[in-house]
Amino acid sequence: MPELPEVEVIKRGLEKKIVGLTLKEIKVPFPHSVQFDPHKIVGGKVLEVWRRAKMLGINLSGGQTIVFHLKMTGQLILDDREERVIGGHPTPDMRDSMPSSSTIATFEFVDGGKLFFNDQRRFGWVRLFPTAEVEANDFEKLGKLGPEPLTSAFTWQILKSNLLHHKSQPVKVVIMDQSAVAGVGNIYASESLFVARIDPRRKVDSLSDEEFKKLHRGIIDSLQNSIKHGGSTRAHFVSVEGSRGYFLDFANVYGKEGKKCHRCPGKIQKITQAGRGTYFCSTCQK
DNA sequence: CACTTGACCTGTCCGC
DNA sequence: TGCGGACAGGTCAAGT
Repeated sequence: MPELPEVEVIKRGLEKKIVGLTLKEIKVPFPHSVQFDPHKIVGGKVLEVWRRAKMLGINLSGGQTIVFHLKMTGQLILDDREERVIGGHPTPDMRDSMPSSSTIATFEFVDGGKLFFNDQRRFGWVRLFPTAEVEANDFEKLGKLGPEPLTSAFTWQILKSNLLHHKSQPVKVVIMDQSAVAGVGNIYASESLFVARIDPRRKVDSLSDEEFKKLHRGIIDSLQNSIKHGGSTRAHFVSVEGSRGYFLDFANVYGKEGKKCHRCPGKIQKITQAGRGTYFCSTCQK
C-alpha cells in the first residue's frame, strides 16, 4: 500500500498525537512480523516520529527506536480514547481498521490510547534499533536508500546519475528502485512519468537532460499533490485517524485503464513491467 | 552481470 | 451461487 505520501500522512498524524506518551503494554498476536522482544520498550516515552523512504520510526526515551515497514497492506491506526469518547461512533472506515484478525501488534499507552499495527497480507514488519545506530549515515541500516525527493538533496542531476546506474532498464522500473530515489512506488512512478510526458518504456539512457529535469519535477509534484489530498487509497490505506486518502480521485493515469486521457485525445493503457502494472498515455507520453 | 520470476500472505473481483 | 484464477500499494532471493 503505502508509498512516500501515505507514510508521510501517517507520520504527521501520529506525531501530533503520541509524542510525549509512555508505552504501557505491547500485545503481539503475530510475532513473526515483530522482530524484537516487546518487553524491551515498556516504559519508553515517545520523543519523536520520523519517516525515511517508506519506513516510519518512533524514537523512544532510553535510546531505542521502533521502525515500521507497512509493505502492501500495513496500517497504523490510533485509537485515541479521548477522541472516541468525544467523537462518538467510529467512522465506517475505522470499523474495518480497528483490531481484527489482521492486527499484528497493539501498542498501549499509559493514558489508555492504543496504536494498532494491522496488516492483512502480513508482509510488513516492525523492528527495534538503537536510535543512534538507525539514524547514523543517512539510515544505512535500513538499506541502500536514495535521496528524499521532498528535500533539497534531491536535484535533477542526482536523479539522473542515480537512474543511470541501470541505463538499459525501462525508466519506470528504475524510478521504483529505492536506492535511486527513496519512497516512490508503483502509483507515483506512473503518475510522475505522466506529468513529465515520458513513455515509461523508454530506456534510462535515452532520456535527455531536459527530460530528467521534467521527471524530477514530476516526481516532486505528484508526491506533494498526493500528500495534499491525504494520500492514495486503493483498498487499504487509512490515516492514523482511520480516514481514507483521496489522491486516486485526482490521479492522472493510475488505475485509469481505458479512460480518456484528460490532456490529449488518447486513451490510458495498462502494461506490465517487471511484473507490476504500469499506466500511461501512449499518445502524449513520448 | 542484467533482468525476470517467484515467494512471502490474504482478500477481492471477474469470468465461466 | 460457487469456484478458479488473476491481481493488489513492496521487497528479497533465486533463477535464466
